[in-house]
Formats: sequence, structure tokens, C-alpha cells
Amino acid sequence: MIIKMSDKKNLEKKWQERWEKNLSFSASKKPDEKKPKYYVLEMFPYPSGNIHMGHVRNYTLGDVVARYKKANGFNVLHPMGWDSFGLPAENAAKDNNTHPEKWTNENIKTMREQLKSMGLSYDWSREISTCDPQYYKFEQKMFIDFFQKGLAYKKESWVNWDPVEKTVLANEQVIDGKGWRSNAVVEKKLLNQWFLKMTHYADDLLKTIENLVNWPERVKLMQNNWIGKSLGANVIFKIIQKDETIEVFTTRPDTLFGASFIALAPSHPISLSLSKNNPSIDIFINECNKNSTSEAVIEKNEKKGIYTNLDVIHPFDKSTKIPVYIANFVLMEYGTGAIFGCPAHDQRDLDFANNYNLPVLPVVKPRNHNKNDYEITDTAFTDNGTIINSSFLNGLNVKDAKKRAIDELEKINSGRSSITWRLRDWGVSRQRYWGCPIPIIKCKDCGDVPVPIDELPVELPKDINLNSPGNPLDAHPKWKFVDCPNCNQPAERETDTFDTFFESSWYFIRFTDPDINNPFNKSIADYWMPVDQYIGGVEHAVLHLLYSRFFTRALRECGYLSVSEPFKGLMTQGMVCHQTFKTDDGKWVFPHNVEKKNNKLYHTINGSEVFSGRIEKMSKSKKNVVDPLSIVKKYGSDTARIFMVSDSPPERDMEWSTAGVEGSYKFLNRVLRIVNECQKPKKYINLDLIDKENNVIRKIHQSIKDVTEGIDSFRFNVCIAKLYELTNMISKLDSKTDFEKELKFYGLEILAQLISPFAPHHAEEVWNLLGHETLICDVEWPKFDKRFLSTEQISIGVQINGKLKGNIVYNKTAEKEEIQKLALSLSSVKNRLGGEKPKKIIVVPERIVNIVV
RNA sequence: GCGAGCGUGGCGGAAUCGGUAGACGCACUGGACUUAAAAUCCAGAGAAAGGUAACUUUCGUGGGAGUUCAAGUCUCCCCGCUCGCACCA
Repeated sequence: MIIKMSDKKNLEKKWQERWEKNLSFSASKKPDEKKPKYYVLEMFPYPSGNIHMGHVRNYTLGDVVARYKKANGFNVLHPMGWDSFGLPAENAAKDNNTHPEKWTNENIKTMREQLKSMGLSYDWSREISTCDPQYYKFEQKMFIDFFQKGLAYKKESWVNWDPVEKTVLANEQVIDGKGWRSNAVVEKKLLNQWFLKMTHYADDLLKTIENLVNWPERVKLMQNNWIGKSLGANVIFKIIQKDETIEVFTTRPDTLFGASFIALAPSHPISLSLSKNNPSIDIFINECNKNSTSEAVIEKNEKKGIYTNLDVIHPFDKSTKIPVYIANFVLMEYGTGAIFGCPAHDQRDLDFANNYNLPVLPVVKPRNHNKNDYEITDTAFTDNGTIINSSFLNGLNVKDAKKRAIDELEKINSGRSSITWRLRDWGVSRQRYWGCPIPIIKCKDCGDVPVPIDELPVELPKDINLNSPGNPLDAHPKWKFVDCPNCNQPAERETDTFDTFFESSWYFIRFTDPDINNPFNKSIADYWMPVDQYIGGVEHAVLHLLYSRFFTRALRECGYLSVSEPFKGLMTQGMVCHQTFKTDDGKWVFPHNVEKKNNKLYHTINGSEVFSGRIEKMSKSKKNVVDPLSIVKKYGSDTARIFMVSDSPPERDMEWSTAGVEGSYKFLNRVLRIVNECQKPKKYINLDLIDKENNVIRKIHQSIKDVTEGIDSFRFNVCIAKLYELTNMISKLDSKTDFEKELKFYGLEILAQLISPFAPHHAEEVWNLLGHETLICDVEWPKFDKRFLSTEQISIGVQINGKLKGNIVYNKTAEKEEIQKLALSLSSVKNRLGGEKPKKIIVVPERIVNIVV
């Protein structure tokens, strides 16, 4: 009997319906103690309207893991939801004269259908949308808990203002002086803002990075640098002209004797007070403030300052006087906003000193420099060495001198050891409408009062005017006017909303138990958390991932759950790239509008010649995008999925190519064709009776091993290569004898199972065609039998002086002498030796023979 | 400037324990099938030189040195590309 070809057109839909009907991918509602749990999560999308290739890659990777873990007996949680607050909804609403909520929900509907057409193994019963009051009411409660624990607070501060988005940005969201999304040059603005006390966990967030063994090293490094712990000392300098002191932070207290100036930040309190009576200082400070972040980058080499007419006394030598400057390169936000300059051992200080003719006294000498005439001219010496010109520190190395200097500072009450962090608290206030309202009521008398818990959620008003300038909530005629919950006086609501990273900082816990009455159940969250494998783009390395690590710790402190680390394993996938096309006047052309004729490219619509440009990340602005839907329609989602993982390793950038997609399509068709032509054997193969030297059975079991190990280590591209190899071998098998039929049938069964995480629809189809009633997604992952992997006949290479001359085949039981004899008897070896006696022969059984002459 | 990663055929990439470099795929070439094309199937192929030929020799993992019987893999130096951070005291 020949197995019949299936109806290809409805193949995918058919199996998607079966999975849905069978609830194949529902995670257990309550902890399942019989099975180990496995939580796979892909970064949930912003519902922008349509899925793009980046999503396809991301979700394919996650789906491979989810299906594979399910087959391996895990209780798998694999949910999906929508990061649905955010500015694009407001912009779209303005452009299309609709409401952000309507626009968002329509997009979700479309994208949900698109995702479903990909056959991803999500437990859709746990779907969440963060703009739903049933979601954000819980985070309002969390914020109030944070507020009461002192983890959330309000302060007036200089903030990064994005003039395009007309809102504040956190430091992490400013990249190269520009807004992370708008790309607009960020300005400085003084505003009253809510902050989350991320610095409270700075030490913990830093120390525990090393526990994240399944995270990419570079992401850990980026977080490490972002948190930026610096050990050093605070040193107090007494001002001569008045009864005040200046405190500086330094990592080099060992170089204190080389200090030749003090520099204050332009916005340092002393600078500001001096500016009141000194017009030239005032002008200088204004100039510094005018330089926005990006200009500072451009002018980074120009070290400018102004003398304040103040001097300080050196703490270790009362007879030494040090001038105080205000300098443009000192930041108020870091350390104490003041530094001491030691030009000999800091390049920046040296540049400054040279500009203003300040003394340059070397106090650290390189080890190998024995002469007494050591001088610094225009390159600072920053390495370790021996301390000189430094009284009681002389002769020490840098490390010991730091310690000795701090001891002395403490003894004379002029300083102490201290730690400074680059990490700052997370500013969460945004002056936007489409975000979660901050649940605070501002009362004249009572101050900031949390909204009573039973009044949550504070819902967004529906009737808003997005076209009025400023914050729409603030401009709303009624919404903000309420009575104070404390004293019943008229008061006002906080009209800022949360940064949308707030919602994505806990959504992964909400998925564990999306209950109506609680954010989640503690014991259920403790069962599922942490996420075992998180997959997403590396662009969130310090934004979302750091916020989430902080948030989870804060929730734990408030008793919500027991874990503090949200993501045990992290995989950062590369970007999807594509060829760009341009017309000769430099306009971008969509790939689907390009056709090839006589080795030249032409525009399909106007027929003009088109030129190919660089391969770049797919982006709407360069038009080098391919719509996933058109691919799914034309080839099916399995083709897209196979192609997504077949060519490049997941963490590397990949190039989308039509040829590659067609290759994947042909491969899947080929598998179906082989099954179609396969004859059903009379009985099932008996593995106990097979000659273990049979190379087909060996290949089958080797493939199980290779694909299993490949998935475990995220080398999906290798898995696909191994599946091609197995397919090639199976397709070449004869079906003449009963045994050959049994073997081919068995090989196809294994192939179907191994392919099932990658091309699940085709795997189900094959499984079904082979006569199985079960769903392949419910079938246990195959195990390889070691018996078939070892072979009696060993083939190894024979080298002369490390160069390959041929290879020999011998029986596994052969002794070294026999192998050596066999190698020497090779004619190519004999020819090369020509009677010469080998100097040495190295025989490594099952690896190599190397003859040295 | 500091930090990290990468560099292998025409192309994407294998070879993660130092042991037969180039698996697998794409593109390419030849053949079969076909009136023809597509699809499919079979075969070939790192480069150079030599030979009618089966084949032989040499070179070959960005460049240079080193360790080793043996290096894509380990060490040092250099070049190039990508990413992150950037007046962080």
C-alpha cells in the first residue's frame, strides 16, 4: 500500500484547528508536581499593526524550545500578550482621527490572527494586554506598595526631555544624546518627577549578574558597565576664603599629592551661588548649560573652565594652596559634582592643566623607570607604579597607597572611603495620555496621597482631546479634580502616566496566573518563576532587562513572590536583514517591486532601472522589508520557520533571501513526497534484530543525538543541516525487501519527530500519513540508542608531517601496532617515504596516525 | 578613547576535546525525464600548476610570528569589520 499525498493547501489550518480543539498547549492551571516545569517566553510585541520578520524569527526560536521541552516531558508555559501602551497609538489616533484604545485593540486583533496563522504553541487562554484596566490596576497597587516602602518617591530634577515625544526619558532611554525611539536630540528640563529607587538594589543587581550563567556574556557586561560601581574616596577640602568645604569623589586617593586644581560642575551649588555676584561665572555656566548632551559629545576635547577666586587647603599639607575652577567636563549627576585634578595621572585633567598652565607633578613612577628626572608632558601615566613626591606614601604601589591615603584621611577627619554608582534611579513619569495613570492624589495639605486601594484602577478617561498642546490628561476638564482621600479637601490627581517599561517589568509574572482578582497567586508564581528561557532582541540589554530585574526584587520585598531574578536563561537573537534597492535618484524601492531581467534590476511598476544597495536591517524607512503574511500565504508558515532557523545561528544577524526561502519550501515538499512514495511495511521494525553495523540505523540514531544536542545548545542551523542529511539518506533507501520497507518507515517516523519543533504542521501531517492517530506534539521525544552509534570499522586519516596522505579503515579491536602497520602499508605513504625510515610515528586510535620524517 | 565580539569557498555557514578543513544549504555546471519549460531525480565542484586520463604536486580558515608530531582551534603582535559605553573623576 502506498501512502497517499495530502491536501497541501489546507494542511496548516487543519493542524492548527486540531491543536486548538485538543488544548494541546495549555499549561496546567495549578502547579503540576509530577512534571518538571519549563517557562519559555518571547518578548511580547507592541501591537503596531502587523507582525514583521523580526517577530517571526523571535517567535520561531521560542516555539522550537517550547515544543521540544513539551516533547521532553516538561510542563511547559508558553504565553503571549501585548505591550499595548505607548506613544504610537496616540500618534496614529491623531493621524486617523480615532481613539488610541480602538486603534490598539484593532491592531491586536489583526496581529493575533497573524500569529495564529504561524501555528505557534501558545497557551492563548493566558493572553494579556497591558492597556487593559484589569492589567494596569495591579501595577497601580504595586506602585502604591513601592511608595509606602520608600521604593518610589518624587523629586524635582533635571530630566531628559524628548522634544518630539514631548515627554521625559530615563537615562537608559537616551542613546548618544538622542531619544531611543524618536531619535531627537534630548534637552534638559527641570521637572517634578516620580522615581523608582533602583539604586537601592544597585549592589545586588551587580553582584548577582554572575549568577546568570545562561545569559550572554555581552549582556552581562553591558549591565555591569551600566551599573558602574566605582570604589574610591570622598575627600573634603577646606576653602581658604570662606568657612566652607568642597567634597570631591576620587578613585585615585593615592595621587592626592599631585593635585593641582579643584573643578566644580557648572550646576554645583557653590558654582551657582558664585554666579549670582560674578557675571563672568554666570556667563560661563550658561554656556555650559546651553551645550546639550549631543553638543558636549562633539566638543568633548575642549576642556574649558573658569577660576573662581577661591582656593582650598591640601588636606595632607596645610601649606599647599589649590585653586578652584568651574569646569565644563565635570558632571553634577556623578559622584559629588566636584573633582580634584591630578594632571600627571589623568588625561582629561592633563588637558585641562595644559590649557590653564597649572602645575603637573608626577606622583606615580613606572616600575622600570629608575632615573629621578621623571616628567609628564602631554600623556598622562595611568598605570600601576611606585609613588613618588608624596611624603608618607612614597615607595608604595598604587593599591597600597590608596588604602594608606584613605586611612590618613579618616584619621584627620578629611574624608572616607566611598562607592559611587553610575546607575541612577529610574524616572517613571511620562507626560502622555496612553499609559497607566500614576495612582496619586496631590493635596495642598496632605501632600502626595495614594489613591485608596478599593478605588483602583484609576482609569484613563475616554473623552480626551489629543490635539491640545501638552499632557492630554492635564488638559482634561474634569478628570484630575478629586477630593483628597485624607482630608476631603479639593485636590488634584497626578496627571503623568508611567513609562511603558513599567508594564513590561512584570508581565512575565502575570502570565503565570492571570486571575481577575489578583495580579497573580504567590505560590503559582513561585512555581513557574523564573522564566527558564527568555528570547528577544539585544536592544533591551539594559532597558527592559534591568528594569525587570529591579522590579522583581521590589515585588519580592513587598511580598508578592519569592524569587528575585526574573530570567534564568536569556537568548538574544540577531536581526533580520535584507538587500536594499534604490532608484538612480536615490529613492528606496520595496523588494517586491524589483524584478530581474537580463542580469539587470527593474522596477515592476514604472520599469525604470533599480540598483541594489547594502544589506541592512529590515526597516520601513529603507523599504527593505518582506511581509511575513505574503510569505505564509505563498509558502506556508513551516517554510518561513524552517528558513528562519536554517542558515544562521540564532544569535547572529541573518539575511532574508528568496532563494533561501524556496530552498526551505522544496525541502518540506520533498519530505512529503518521500512519505507519499513510501510503502507501509507489513510489520513494525524490530530494533533488537537489526545488525548494529547497519549504517542507516546508525544515521537515524546519530541524527537523534545531533538534533537533540543542537536544540539544547541553540544551534538550530546545525539541526536543520542534520535533518537534511537524514532526509537525503532516507530518500535513497530502496523498498525492495520487507526489511528495507520497515527501515524506511522507521526512519520517516524519527524524521517527523525530529522536525516537529521546526515545522510542526508538516510533522503532524507526516505522522498522520504514517498511520498514527496521536498528535505528534504529544509524542515523547525520541531517544538514541548508544548501541547503534559505535561502529566496529574505524576510518581515520594518515598524515606525514601533519599533512594528509590517505586514510585507513581498521577494526575497532586492532592494536596500535596493527594500525601503524596498516598506515605504513598505504601506497601513498610508501611513495612519499621512498624507503626512508620514519623518525617517529604517532598513533592516536580512532583519531589520527601521523608519521614524522 | 575604553570594553566586547567577529574574520573559513562565489554566498550563508559546519568543524566548540588541538587530530581527515569546507558538513548542510544557496548559487553554479553537466546529465536524465519532457515537444518544450517548470518541477523532480542523478552527478560534479576550495585554489593553482602538470597530465589524454584515472590522477599527481603545491597552496589554503584576515596578515605575521610562536608552542606542538599535529593549529580554523592555544599564545603574542598587527590589520579590518560590527556592537556597547563614553568628559563617570
